Order: sequence, then structure tokens, then C-alpha cells
Amino acid sequence: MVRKSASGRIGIADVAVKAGVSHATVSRVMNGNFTVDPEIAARVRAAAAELKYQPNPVGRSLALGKTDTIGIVVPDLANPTFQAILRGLSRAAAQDGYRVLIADSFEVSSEESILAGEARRRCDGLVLCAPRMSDAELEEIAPSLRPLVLINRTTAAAGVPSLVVDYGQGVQDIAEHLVDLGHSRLAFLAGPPRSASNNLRLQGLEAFKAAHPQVQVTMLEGGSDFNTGHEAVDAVLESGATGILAFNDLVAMGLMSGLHERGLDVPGDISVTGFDDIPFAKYTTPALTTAAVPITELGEQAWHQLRALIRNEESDAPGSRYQPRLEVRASTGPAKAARTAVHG
Amino acid sequence: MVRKSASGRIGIADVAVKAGVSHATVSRVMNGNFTVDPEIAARVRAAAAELKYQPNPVGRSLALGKTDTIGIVVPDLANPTFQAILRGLSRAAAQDGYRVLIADSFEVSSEESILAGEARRRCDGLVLCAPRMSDAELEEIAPSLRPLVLINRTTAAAGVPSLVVDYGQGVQDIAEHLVDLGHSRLAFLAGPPRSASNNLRLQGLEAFKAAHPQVQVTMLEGGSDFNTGHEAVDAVLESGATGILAFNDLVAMGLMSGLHERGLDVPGDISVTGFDDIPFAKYTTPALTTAAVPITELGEQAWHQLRALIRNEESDAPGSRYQPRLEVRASTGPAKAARTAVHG
DNA sequence: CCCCGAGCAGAAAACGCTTTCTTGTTGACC
DNA sequence: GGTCAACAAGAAAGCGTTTTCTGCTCGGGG
Repeated sequence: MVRKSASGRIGIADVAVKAGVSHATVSRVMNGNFTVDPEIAARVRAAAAELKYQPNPVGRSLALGKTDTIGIVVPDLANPTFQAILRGLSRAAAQDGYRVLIADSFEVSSEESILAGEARRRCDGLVLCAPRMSDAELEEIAPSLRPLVLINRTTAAAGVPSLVVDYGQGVQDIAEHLVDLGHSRLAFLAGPPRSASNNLRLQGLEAFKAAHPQVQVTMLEGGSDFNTGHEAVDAVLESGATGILAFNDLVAMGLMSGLHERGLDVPGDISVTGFDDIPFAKYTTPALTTAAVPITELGEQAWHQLRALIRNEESDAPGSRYQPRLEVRASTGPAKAARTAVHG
Repeated sequence: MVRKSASGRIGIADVAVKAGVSHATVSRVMNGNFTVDPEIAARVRAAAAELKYQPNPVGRSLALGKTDTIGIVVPDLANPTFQAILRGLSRAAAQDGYRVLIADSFEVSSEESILAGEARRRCDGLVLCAPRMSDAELEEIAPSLRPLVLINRTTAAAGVPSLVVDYGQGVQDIAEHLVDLGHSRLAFLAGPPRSASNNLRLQGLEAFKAAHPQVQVTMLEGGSDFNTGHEAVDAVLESGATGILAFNDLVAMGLMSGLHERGLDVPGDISVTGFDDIPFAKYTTPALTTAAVPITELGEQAWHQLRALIRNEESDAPGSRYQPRLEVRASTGPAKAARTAVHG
């Protein structure tokens, strides 16, 4: 009848009693300390096995000052981009014996720093994913969150590496591709206003416009999901553009679906591009031209940076920059003769 | 110069010293215990604020015997179904102040029980999502994992509620729908062999076949992702079926993409159905007919069941059963005249 | 034969918090 | 004015580990 007095669970004390040794010896055996007599060690191991003893990680964490857990804060777990990052992070961390705790801020930027703080205190490190908070706030709380790795955001705070995707370059590549196909009237379906990655895209487009003054680029309000694209059909048609750069693949899919409902052909009438190259992009009809971001790898790299920070506090990791790769598929094609605004 | 001797972080002791009171009093104040003189409480609060004191959750967890964290074990974080469950679970748990720790078994069923045990020990409860392990193994470890909630799996072990989706009924509904459209030759693109939900679908199809002996139903090997569907085009065409039930929406999308490449029209030549109604299903071209599973709600309900278990150990929650809802869209249509096997 | 170092295991402190137990003070009631 | 209840705050005991410190025993060398 194995039973622990208080908690109901069996602890190190039970094993110690059963093996007729002290707590300390049990601990030593469980941690592979070789300064224990082999015969006693065997007895302890036998007792532990018989009682199905499993060390309590909370007690262990308190004594060791580490939890073998990292946290990740994302603005929206429904977004495939963040899901992919989470997946890459989780997989990489698991290989080193770390688990991941997730915190979803639901795009409420005011909650972000509290959430991040709470998560950080339970973990050995934190990944802050595309935070929506202001630069000032980020810089202020960053030091208290270290070891910290940023994704798609940078900060002036010291010792905080960032992994950023060069959305500006990516969007320029896409625009160039459309121009090469003969499109001279483009439109950009923007993303969430607070998103740093959206700003990078806008900067990229400014650079593009400067280099191609003859191309007309219309800016349209937007968001980051299907509906944004689906509901933007009217605005897109009114713009008269023949080449549409959607904020991401989801928006592009929503847009294509809306265009299809109106009886318009992609890319015959209008060319559409996405961004991210989520797995679905290859299987839309027509397959989506997009800029591929090695997003799972980003999560993986985030772990590697964080691991370096956790292991030796002073590895001032530099962070790195990822170049999207243009992925030309069937949703873009040669421009028709110049169109004028079309309704419904 | 605020600095804690050992850990570098400031603890309850620092606040106590600064406020000129004992540790106990600080703890009482921080936990809203009203048996403290208001004036002293104010002093403590001021000290805590000035030092930016934040209680260490690990110490707290050890003392209280709870972590305010729950775990979820999924077979594959890349699967949109599990992502949606995770999202619903995380959101619901967050509203009650709980966080979630994720564990991905990467479809390695032998790792599952170890992973589950480790996760459970760090948490107050566990959600086991479509576990791939055997019934025997599940029943054996279930008691040690309680409070435990199962998703898409049941067990004879006591006090373990399950949330299951009636995939059998769903697949029958879809098949009926195709028959109503005049299809008499169907094919089922199966999912992963170890998946319990796949078995439920197969049982549903058996029931369907019994009720409709005149309908021919071909079984095809499969999987759960895009590629499965894309690579199944040949097998599908050889089967001569005009109505295809894909294991899930991903497989259906892969299949539609493959059919499109072969120049076949959906639903003109072949009708295709999915399962799950992931957000993408509405935006494929043609929009996908599928069986909608309230998957995010499933995650939410999982939390509610788990919460009941955590709060009063003896609330023997019954678990519940979810009925998929047929969602007819544009990927299914009237059958053409009977086709014979077509190649290439 | 005695002393000292090495080696091994138990005792105890530490990790940071909560909570019970204890003590000292105050106020009320007889 | 004395006794006792009520109460507020400090002391200390946990929670389950790890790890340092201490002490004991044994073997070897002087």
C-alpha cells in the first residue's frame, strides 16, 4: 500500500524510506552522481521503479532555478504564420528537452507586456512574436524579459537578438515580377495597421515606386484574413489595377475566391499574389504566386538563439535577416490590354 | 541599488526588509488577506511597487501544489485540426487564468505516454488529443494522468471524460448527399491507419454500404495531408468513381488541385468532398462541400470539462458527442452519365 | 600504533513562497 | 482591576527537490 502522507503523490521521501537511505542519496542516484555505492544505487533504483517514482518538476525547478520551459507570445494563434513559428520552435526546443508555454494576446496590445512578463517568470526564456506594442514600451520591458528573442521586430535594448523577414524586399520582388509581366497598374491590399511587417511592406513599396515612377500603385485598407480579401473585391476592381499584391496568402485566397464569384478569371483578367507561401498556397486554383518565407525555420532559429542566450549569458547573438524567395505559380500572368475601372 | 544576494532577482524577502515587516505579512498583503493593518499593507504595497516585485510562480506553485497550467498532447502540430483545438483550449483556459503547455508527439505513438506523463507532472491537468497509442496502453496510463480529458478517443478508465466527434455519422451524411446528386460510384480516400477518427469514418461507411447496397464504394489508401490527395489522382480516376470522399479538407484540396492539373472539372466531371470545414474550405475554387466540425468549440469544451475536474475532483463529467453538419458548397454537383475507368 | 586523507552517506540548508502556529497586545466585560 | 477573547504580526514549518556541509569509516603511510 504505497501512499504519501500529504500530497497523495509519492515523493523522494518514500523512495528513501523504502530503500533505507536518506533523501540525499536518492537524489544523487536519480541524477547519476557516481559517488554512491553501486549496491546502494541499485537498491534505490529498484525502490524507485517499484514505487513508480517520478521526480516532481516543480520542486526540481525551485532548487535548480530553471524550468526547462520557454514561453512564446503571439498576437493571434489563428494566424497560420504564428502557428508555423510555434511549430518550428516547439520541435526544435523539444529536441533539447525543452517544452513551450504559449500565450496568445488576441491582438490586444495592452495585454501583451503583462502576458509576456507572466510567461517569462514561469520559463527560462521567451520568444516575443511580432509584438504589437510600441517601440518605447518594447524597449522598456525587454531587459526584464531576457533571455529574449524577438521575431519580426527589433529593439534598441541590448542583448536581445531579432529574427526579421525582409518583407520590404519581398514585396519589391513581387512588384517587379508583375511589372515584368506587363502590369502597369498595381494595388496593395494592406495588413493590420499595427503590424510591423505591414510597415516593412509599405516601405518596400515606397522604394519600388521611386524606382518605377511610371507604375501606378494604389493603396487599399485591409487586414490579415480571408474576409479582408473577400470583401476587398469592389475596391480592387474600382482601382483599375491588373496586378494585386495581397498582404498575405490568406488575403490573396479570399480575394481570388471573391473574384471567382464575380466571374473574373485569375490570372486572365487580374493577377493576384500572396505572401508567406503557406502550405495551402500550392494547392489553390490557380496555384498562388507568392513570396516564400522559411517560417518554420524561423521558429527553429529562434530556439537556437534563445538556447545560446540561456546557456552562456554573454553570447551576444546578432540576430538575422531572412530573404523571402519569389515563388511564381499560376495566379499571375501577362497583363491584358489596359483596363478601365470595372463595376460588379 | 536593489539587488538580491543569491538569485539576482528580487524576492519576497527584499520587500519584507524594505517595508520593515516579515515575509509572512508581505505574502498576506500580496494575496489580499485582510487581516493586515491598512497602513502596513499600504507600506508593503509601496515597497513592492518600488522594487517592481513580482512573486516567483515556481515557489508559489510548490507551496500551493498547483501550477495554473494545463498541458495538451497532440500527434502533430502541423495539422489544422489540432491547431484549432489548441486555439480553442488556450483561449478558454486563458479566461480562467490558466496557461497551456504543448507537447507534440510527431505521430510517434511510443513517445506519447512518456510525453504525456512529463507534461502532466508540470501541470494541473491534461488534454490528450487523438492519442495514437493502443486502447490497452491508454487505459493503463489514464489514471495516472488525471485530471484528464480525451479528445476523439474514449477509454474504459474511470473519471476520464471524452469529447468525440461523430465522424461515422458525418461521413454517412456526405455519402447520402452524393447519392442524392445521382452518384452511384463513390470512393473513400482514407486517413492515417492508426487514427481513431479514420476508423470511425470506416465504420460509418460500412453502415452506409449496408443501407445502400446498390452503391459501389471503393476504398483507397491515404493519409491526412495535401500530398495524399494530390498523389491519389491516378487511383481515384482508376476507380471510376464520380463522388470522392476525402479523409479531410486538406486531402480534398490536394485532390482538387491534382484533378485541375489533369484538366478535369470539379464538380462537372467529379464531385469532391472534404471533412472538418477548416476556414480554407470556404475559399477554395470551387468552394468545398464538407462536414463542419465545431473544432474550436471542442477545445473550449475540453477546458470546461478539465476545469470541472480540477475544481472538484468528483465531478464525473460525462463527456459529449459532437455531430458534424453537412456544408454543401460548389465542389459537389449532379453526376454525369456513368463513367468508365479513365486514364491520364 | 597513530594520524591523516579519501570516500561515502546522512543531516541540514537552500530555493521562494504560503500557511499554520505562536506570541504579544489591546479592548471588553464582569 | 483582572481575566479572557479577539486580533494582528512575527516565527517557523512546510512544499519536493538539490547541494553543501559534516561526520564517520576505512586504508595507507609514517
